[in-house]
Amino acid sequence: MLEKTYDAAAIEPRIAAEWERAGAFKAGAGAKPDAPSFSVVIPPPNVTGSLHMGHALNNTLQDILVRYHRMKGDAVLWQPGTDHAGIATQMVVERQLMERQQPGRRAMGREKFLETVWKWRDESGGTIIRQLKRLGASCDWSRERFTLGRTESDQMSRAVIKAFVDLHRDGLIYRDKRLVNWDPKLQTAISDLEVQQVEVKGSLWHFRYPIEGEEGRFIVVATTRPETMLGDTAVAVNPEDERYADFVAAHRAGKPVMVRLPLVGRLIPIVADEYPDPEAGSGAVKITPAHDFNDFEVGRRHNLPKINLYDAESNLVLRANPDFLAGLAPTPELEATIAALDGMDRFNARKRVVAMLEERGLIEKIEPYTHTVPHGDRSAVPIEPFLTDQWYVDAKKMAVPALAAVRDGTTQFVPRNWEKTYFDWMENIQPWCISRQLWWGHQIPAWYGPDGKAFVATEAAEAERAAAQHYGKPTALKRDEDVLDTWFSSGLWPFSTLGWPDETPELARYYPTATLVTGFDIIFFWVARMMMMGLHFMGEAPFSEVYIHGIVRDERGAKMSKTKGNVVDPLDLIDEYGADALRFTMASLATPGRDVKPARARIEGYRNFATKLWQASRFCELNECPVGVPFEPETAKETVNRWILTEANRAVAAVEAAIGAFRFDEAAGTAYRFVWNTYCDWYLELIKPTLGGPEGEAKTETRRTAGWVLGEILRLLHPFMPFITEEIWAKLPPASARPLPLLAISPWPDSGFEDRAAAAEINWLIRLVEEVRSVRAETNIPAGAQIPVVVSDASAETRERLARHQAAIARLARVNEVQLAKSAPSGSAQIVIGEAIVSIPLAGLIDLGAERARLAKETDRLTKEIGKLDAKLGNPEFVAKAPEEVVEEQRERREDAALRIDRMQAALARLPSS
RNA sequence: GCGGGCUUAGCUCAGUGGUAGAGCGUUCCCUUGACAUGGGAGAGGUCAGAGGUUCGACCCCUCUAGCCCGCACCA
Repeated sequence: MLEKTYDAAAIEPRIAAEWERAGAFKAGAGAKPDAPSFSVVIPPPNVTGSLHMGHALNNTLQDILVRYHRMKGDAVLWQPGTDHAGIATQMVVERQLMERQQPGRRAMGREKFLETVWKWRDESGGTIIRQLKRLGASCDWSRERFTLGRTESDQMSRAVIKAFVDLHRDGLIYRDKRLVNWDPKLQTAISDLEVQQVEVKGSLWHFRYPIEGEEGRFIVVATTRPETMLGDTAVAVNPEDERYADFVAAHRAGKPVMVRLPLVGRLIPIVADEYPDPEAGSGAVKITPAHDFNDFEVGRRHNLPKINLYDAESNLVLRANPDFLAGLAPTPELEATIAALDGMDRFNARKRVVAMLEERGLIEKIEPYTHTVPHGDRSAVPIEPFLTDQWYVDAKKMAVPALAAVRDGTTQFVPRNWEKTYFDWMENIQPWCISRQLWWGHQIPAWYGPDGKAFVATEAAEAERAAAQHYGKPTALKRDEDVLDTWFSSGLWPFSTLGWPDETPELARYYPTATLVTGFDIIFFWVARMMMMGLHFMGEAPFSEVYIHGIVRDERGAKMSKTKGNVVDPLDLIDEYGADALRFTMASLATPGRDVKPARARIEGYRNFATKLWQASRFCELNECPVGVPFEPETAKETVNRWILTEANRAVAAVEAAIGAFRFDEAAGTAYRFVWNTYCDWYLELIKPTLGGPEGEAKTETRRTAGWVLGEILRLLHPFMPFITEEIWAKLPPASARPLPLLAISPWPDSGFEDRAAAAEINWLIRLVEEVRSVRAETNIPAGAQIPVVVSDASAETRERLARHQAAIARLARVNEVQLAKSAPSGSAQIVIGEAIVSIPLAGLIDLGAERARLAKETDRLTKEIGKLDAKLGNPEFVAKAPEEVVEEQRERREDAALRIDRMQAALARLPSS
């Protein structure tokens, strides 16, 4: 016997354990022979992470798809795992070391540090996996993968090494000295995508740079980063800029005008270049090629020296910096500058440089200035463009097939608009910097000879062989210390998790995957890279569909963030309302192209829905309705039963269509309405008289129908609410007699049953009951009072229906007597149902004033409608141009309205005047 | 600056070239044997504004206003 109420907290863990014990989620579990495969790779959550609302949404949607396909009998694999998250993980462990006052990473050394990180991962890395299980995610947990292998011979590491080596061999990975986004706090390069533009209120400093040989003449340059002036190697002006025509001419003549760089004394040229915007500021720009991306390009065009001013922590290096000192006379000014600034960090250096220029009267003005400054997304400190050697992927080449696959529809974005975002990025893609100056990650498989030549190989021995050949003798090599960007390994996820580079049966069966479900925030980070890698290594795009869902926001629409303190923990919601309620909420809110704002009231509503389902199940149990046993809908004779069987089939078809179109909201809504508004509100109410009546064929059939439809409901809802449905399935008799013990691997409903006549009849009945109830309420008939009704003008069909459903009408409309009459009795409230009139005689029950008001209101509404319809039908163009059936429909509606008005008027006339 | 999205009931959101819908909230009634985490009945909307296309526009097009989100960016 089901408990009086559903206790999610007690039941969910038990159900989860049963799924696990039965291996219900193992790849291919429950699949029909020769079934098509349906595989999904989880967007691997960060090992350092814990479940947030975004994960709850993302994984709910995946689970709905996966459970649905599993029930359809497909060979399903939902591949789980986590991401080693290089920077984030290393930060977590370093912070922990600091808190415990243990030696830091560098003091500890690489090997020891990595041991510590692995230890941390083994202890804490499983958190999010456990949380996903609480959500009900039906991944094949036995296949859990991690983007980083414990040793380089582990398959996940072999995959990365092979990918690197192959791409290098194919010329798609190369080493280059370029400006990178340098994070001075984490002391590593990061990719463009890991840079966040932050609006900062700063200043714009205008400096006077003295023109050499023209005493008292200056050129004014403006900058937001004064400290970089130490590395200036030119001033640029636009060739079109009239103000600087003489400088431009000098430059063109090959004898550029020189500027004496203050504080440093370096002579630097004024060059003409398209880059400066004559409209902006003074039109002259100081050029620091080693510390600015635009200046780097200008420097390249004019062959300017690049003076790197910083060490890895962005402290100024002046005295021990040959590039800086090159060509400088050892003046007292230079010495003073070095003494004042050498070793200083960039922020203090800025203040000091400004002060020093101020003293010399070289500051024209300082304007308050708001601009965007790039920050590291992990460290939150300003990024410093920094000149270093790094490894790059030639993303532009790899993007070509990745673009084509989406263009030709091999891979489709849902909603389609996201294609544009994907195209825009892919078409303007920059070289992808993949080396990171970290320890936690895949160490780059490159070894350097004494002259710096790189040998890329899958292992040291191979590199050494290549080196021996190259140098003509065995040569000691040094391995690259850096590791690869985590996304490099994530890009291989759809096939590395299936065993690649080994040729496994899983790889053959489950690649390419079917659908990728993810948020738009990682289209670039992850989706694009998987497309590139998948096409390159597997020759096929990794998925046929990419379903992009929205971002979860708080109830007011703000993005959830720890700093705002508006983060809602999905685990709290699960504790409070149950995982099923949270999941159903997520599904209901997952409308395409829209962000998700889960309101507590909404979750509560779906918790109530779970309760409703539970109560309906108790009802079936109490009434001995068998669930999950074979039943042929065609054998049903009772109209209500044929009706609910029809409606159930329609609901299943609608849910199926919605899931197929990724309309999770519609799927959830359809299921919700069918269960609550059709099955509970009407079907169970309609069959109560039968179930409470004498034993017999009708009662037996009704029990079996009610139980069978409940079974269909459990299956229908299972992808959305797996726990409660599984629990009811397990508890309701005859549970032990079923061939398949678990709902999770039971077949998806598919009756195909349809009886339109039965549907029409019951819909008539429902309308009758609703109308009577409505009149009762509006004319203030006491809710408990039993009333008689008189039906006039009834057709034979209506009379039959009345007889067939007398018990239901009596119960649902509180009608104690149905009389048939030739005409409506006077002094009664009247309802028009089709051709018939249902009258509720006064008998002192009806509030006459209320009834008059009701009729007047209804008449008014109908009159307005007729007015509108007449205007339409009176328009000759409408009649001429609108489709036949539309015109016909309007005519019918007009006739119907006119008929109803007549009846209302007649009823009004029959009311006694007070 | 470029691109995308949004504006429909008090709130959160569906929606279709031809009667404007749901959930929550709200009002009234109901301790009826599955369920008060419930049942029944209501109220509530110039579909942001202005033009255009059309027989007909909430829907298609243009503009305007407001809000949101990406991407890029000026020293």
